Amino acid sequence: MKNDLNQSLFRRTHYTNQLTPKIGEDCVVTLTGWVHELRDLGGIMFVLLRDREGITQVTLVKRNSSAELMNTAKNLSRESIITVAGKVKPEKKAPRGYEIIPDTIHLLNKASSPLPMDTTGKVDADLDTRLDARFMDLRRPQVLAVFKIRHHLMQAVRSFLSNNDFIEITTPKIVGVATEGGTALFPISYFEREAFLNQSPQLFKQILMSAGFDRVFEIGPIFRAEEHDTRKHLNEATSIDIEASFADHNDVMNILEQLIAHTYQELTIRAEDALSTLNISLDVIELPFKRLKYDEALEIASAGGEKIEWGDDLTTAAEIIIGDTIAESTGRSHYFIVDWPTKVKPFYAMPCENQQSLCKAFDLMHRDMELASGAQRIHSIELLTGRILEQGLEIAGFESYLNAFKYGMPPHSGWGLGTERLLMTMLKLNNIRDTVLFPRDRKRLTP
RNA sequence: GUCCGGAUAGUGUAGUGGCCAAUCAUGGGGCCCUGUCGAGGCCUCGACCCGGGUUCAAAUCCCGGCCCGGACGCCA
Repeated sequence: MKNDLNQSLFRRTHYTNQLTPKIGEDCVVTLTGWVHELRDLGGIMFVLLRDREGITQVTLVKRNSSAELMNTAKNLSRESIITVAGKVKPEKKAPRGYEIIPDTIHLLNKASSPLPMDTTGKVDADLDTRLDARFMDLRRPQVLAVFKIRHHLMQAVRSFLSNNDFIEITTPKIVGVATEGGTALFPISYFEREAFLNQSPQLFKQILMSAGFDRVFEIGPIFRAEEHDTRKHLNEATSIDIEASFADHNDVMNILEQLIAHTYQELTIRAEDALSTLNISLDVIELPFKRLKYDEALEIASAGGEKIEWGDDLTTAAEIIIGDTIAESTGRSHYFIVDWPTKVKPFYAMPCENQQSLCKAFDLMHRDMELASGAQRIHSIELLTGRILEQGLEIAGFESYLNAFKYGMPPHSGWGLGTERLLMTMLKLNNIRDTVLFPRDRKRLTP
């Protein structure tokens, strides 16, 4: 029998969600998937078959089934791989109004037991246990649903940006020098030299503005070697980055808020099933988002008991106070913080013409969570060089970057948006690790 | 990195010095059961993170280690 295993034994005709009671009793279907649960009542046995799209009940009545078929069913274990071929029988007593009456059940690969975790939702597992057994954790419909939504999110972002004349690019993740300062990088061995994993596509995006690409976007990994250990940080994340020429910070803020609104809207339609699996309905996004000045943010923080020196970055406590205050007064979670002190933002942020201590940088916040940050960039090489030196960085590392500014660099602006944080806030997930298949954090390198 | 908390069967838990040769659920094995959908009933299997110490007695108290969670810092 084993030797007869050929593709017809595991070629499905339908996913479980493609079946309905009305499909017709004469219709013979083949389903493939995992044994989700087994319920043996003696004279009748239920095998729940799970595939990517759902769960269907396979019913065996002892009286009407061959001894061989009953025997196969009784020897199944949970999470084993099976192919079931049979008829779809409308049945009021069955979970979705129909059940499969099998002609054959083939066990393609038996699962060992006990399982490393429960897939049916009867017993919870800690996040750490779930991540250790991620292949199994991801079989749970609610966990899978997050990644179906993530897929639709990426699709929505790509289509929105493509439709707005952005060209998708891919830039190196292995780089020779630290790009922006600020964050710690992972050093790697690159033949006889030291190299780093890139923290952001920032400098490459800018070089492509000089190259005349006009509008670019990249969705790709970024690496941060910070030893932070929180619910909202990862050491490897996915950044949605754009850069646009002949655009100022207000132009790209507009694009950003429209993108956010678009993705919420698209997911409501395209990820309806996955959202209902999670029992979530997405917020309705109303534009424009509030533009809160840095100075106003400090006042709110101060009124809430958290004093911040002008020129310092916001503390976590301040962000919580500000997020709560804005949510109360506007009824919305999203807002921009604008008009930042030049000295807390990266060297490439454009200072305001009339007040050099402020710059044209912005953060997009969701409550106390920073989703995105961006700015109009400096396009003058003299100014840029001065700013690099002021921030205590070495010019030597930036030569190939600075060259792009010498021979025709247009004014430009852009931002980077954290995919995981966006998804996390959309779905109101508690831990950013729930938005990544195989998260990388301070402690976890496998699987 | 700092502070706080935690580690008990495959999974999730109860247990704050002797009543623990350790609770309950889920799960595994076995038996019964023709409508389950968190099926049910009966039987059974399976655990105190590692190393020291205190004590007549340690899952429980102390010290060190390792691992985990949360907050903060840093950072996006």
